[in-house]
Amino acid sequence: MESITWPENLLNDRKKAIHELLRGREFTNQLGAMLRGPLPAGGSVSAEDLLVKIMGSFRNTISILDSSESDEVSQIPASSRRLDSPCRDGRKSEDSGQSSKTSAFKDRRGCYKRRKNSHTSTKLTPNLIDDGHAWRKYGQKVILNAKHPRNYFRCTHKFDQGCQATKQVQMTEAEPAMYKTTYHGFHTCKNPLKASQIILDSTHPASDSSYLLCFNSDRIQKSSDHHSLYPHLVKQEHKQNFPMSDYLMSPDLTTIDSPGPMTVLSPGSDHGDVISSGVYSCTASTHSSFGMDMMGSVDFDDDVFQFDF
DNA sequence: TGGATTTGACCGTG
DNA sequence: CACGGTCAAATCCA
Repeated sequence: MESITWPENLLNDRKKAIHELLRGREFTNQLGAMLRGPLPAGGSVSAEDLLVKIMGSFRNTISILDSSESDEVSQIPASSRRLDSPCRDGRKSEDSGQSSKTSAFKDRRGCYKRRKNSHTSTKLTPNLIDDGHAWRKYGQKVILNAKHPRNYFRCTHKFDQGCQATKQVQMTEAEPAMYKTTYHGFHTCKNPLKASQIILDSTHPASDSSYLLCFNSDRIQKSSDHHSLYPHLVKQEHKQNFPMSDYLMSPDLTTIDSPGPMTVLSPGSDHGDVISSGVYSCTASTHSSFGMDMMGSVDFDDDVFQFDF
């Protein structure tokens, strides 16, 4: 019988995805136990924490599988294109210890695949802002018909944690000058910031925070009755190309996660949530001392919704 | 000295 | 073939 041989990086991604799913299952079990039984006195983990962890686990898994899929696609033509192709994800061979830092490395140049279907979001800000992630600049390019060069950044944890997030920053020609930041992909690295910190930061207009929003099922909604961290109101300000009757925004738009491109995950059609492209505003209030207002446009692609500010 | 940035070269895509 | 995204050696800097 033939056995499937996985490329090393795909094998690693598969292991990571399985690990993330196992984590998610564990957190779900904990949440289930919390919902069934009496809350443990002085428990250190709240249902809210577990919910965030579960969603983070799903998000990481999706990101891993998403990047694996594109890697797999890009490797097929690469391997058939050139035998002994040195292309390898992560460029780990830098520490191969060999002194072949000349031709072998030059052969590796251009071994990438342009992102065609990765998730992107674009933001326009009056100044350069800190979005809470560690970025490392890896390139700068003069763009045709653009007055200012475009700067390319990748996540600092690209190699140590395999984070595939990148962003491009370009100053616009408009007056006053604005910075257009385009994010590609999701952060799969561990973020040092806590959700609460990000929310607090978001009260500042210049903050570059963005959030992962998820629509809850009824079950999770019940579980959050006594933990109302969630935004409680989502309304559509105006729509593009859709009549008002075409949409219904679920009021239980929830959960806040790491900074980066804002993404809204739908729970599936059986929950009756229908979302249309358009511009939405979102007001979030909590039992704690802060609240936030957000507004942006929603683009949807299958079950993943991109929320651009 | 190690990590970050700069910058010219390389290469895939349209 | 032009353009844009990425690579990687050289350079900078704390």
